[in-house]
Amino acid sequence: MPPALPAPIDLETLPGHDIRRLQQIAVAVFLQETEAHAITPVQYGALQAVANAPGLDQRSLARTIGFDTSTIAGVVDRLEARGLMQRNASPTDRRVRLLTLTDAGTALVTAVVPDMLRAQARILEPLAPEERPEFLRLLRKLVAANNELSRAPSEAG
Amino acid sequence: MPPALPAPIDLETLPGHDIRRLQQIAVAVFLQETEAHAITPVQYGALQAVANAPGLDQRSLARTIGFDTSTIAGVVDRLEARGLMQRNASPTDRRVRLLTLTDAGTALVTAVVPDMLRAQARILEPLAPEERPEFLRLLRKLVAANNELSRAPSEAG
DNA sequence: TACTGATGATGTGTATGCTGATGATTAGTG
DNA sequence: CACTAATCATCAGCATACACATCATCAGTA
Repeated sequence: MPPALPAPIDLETLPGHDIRRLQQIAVAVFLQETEAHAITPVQYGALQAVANAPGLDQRSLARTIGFDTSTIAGVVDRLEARGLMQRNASPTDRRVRLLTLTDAGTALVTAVVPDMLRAQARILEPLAPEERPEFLRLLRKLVAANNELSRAPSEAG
Repeated sequence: MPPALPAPIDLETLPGHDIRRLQQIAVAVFLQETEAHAITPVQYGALQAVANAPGLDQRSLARTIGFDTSTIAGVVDRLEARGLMQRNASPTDRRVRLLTLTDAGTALVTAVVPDMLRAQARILEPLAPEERPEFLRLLRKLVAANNELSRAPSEAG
């Protein structure tokens, strides 16, 4: 006899499902608005973090933007191949590679920012203006409180 | 002369960044709570959707849970290799592959559900009880309104 | 100073995800 | 019925992501 059918569960009611869908949507909107620059959200994050703190090492970059050190290698590889970022050996610790933007990288970050901000606004647009700060407050509360649960917790959190 | 430094932007203030972090956290919590079953959120979603509607075709599955038909192939490949799901040719349309769960797949869904529900609760736990429905309401409003923006919009929306 | 443990970066393997292209098949049209 | 459109599934290519392992290097200690 086959096992009894499990109770049907509407996936739309599961927070995790909705969170995944919103992330998909946020990425799609970002890619649309920044299309001219051929950049991904993660690549923008890496560039902006290095622009904020030139000479950052890769481990600190990982903790700043919240992802794995394994993933960083590939991201920086691609940014370096496009001539946007540089890896330089640290003079004081030869294990460490310090990151800086090239002039092209700096110029690209400056150019992307308005498009990126438009993407952020578009994502929240369906909410009533007074709902937006409330949503962001709850979103940040969840991220801050659960920060340590993911493998790559964010430093600034 | 190098280009002027772009204005520093705190990534933590960007909705897209926080959404990505929450998605990372949600996946990590899901994997922790369902560890015994060695299943991913997407795999659970696919299994549950087929449990809800046996005989679903892959395109409909994609629209139900909101991801790309390209991605489906790999997900179903892995579930099929583990003996949890079956692909059968449709008798009425030879392009279509109809999906059903094996007995093992049905049993696994039944067993995972309590762990999955615990993961959902843990994700929202940092919010005050009265904040949780409000967060979910805003989250779902964003997903529903922006649904068509991603390549793989959800049917049930 | 040799040894041990910790640390930074990278490589391997697996699993999403999306774009664009392809092959098989079906449906719609003249 | 031949021709064209559309549809379903898949594949190739690229880019995240994470666990685990490895290598080089550094720090602390006996």
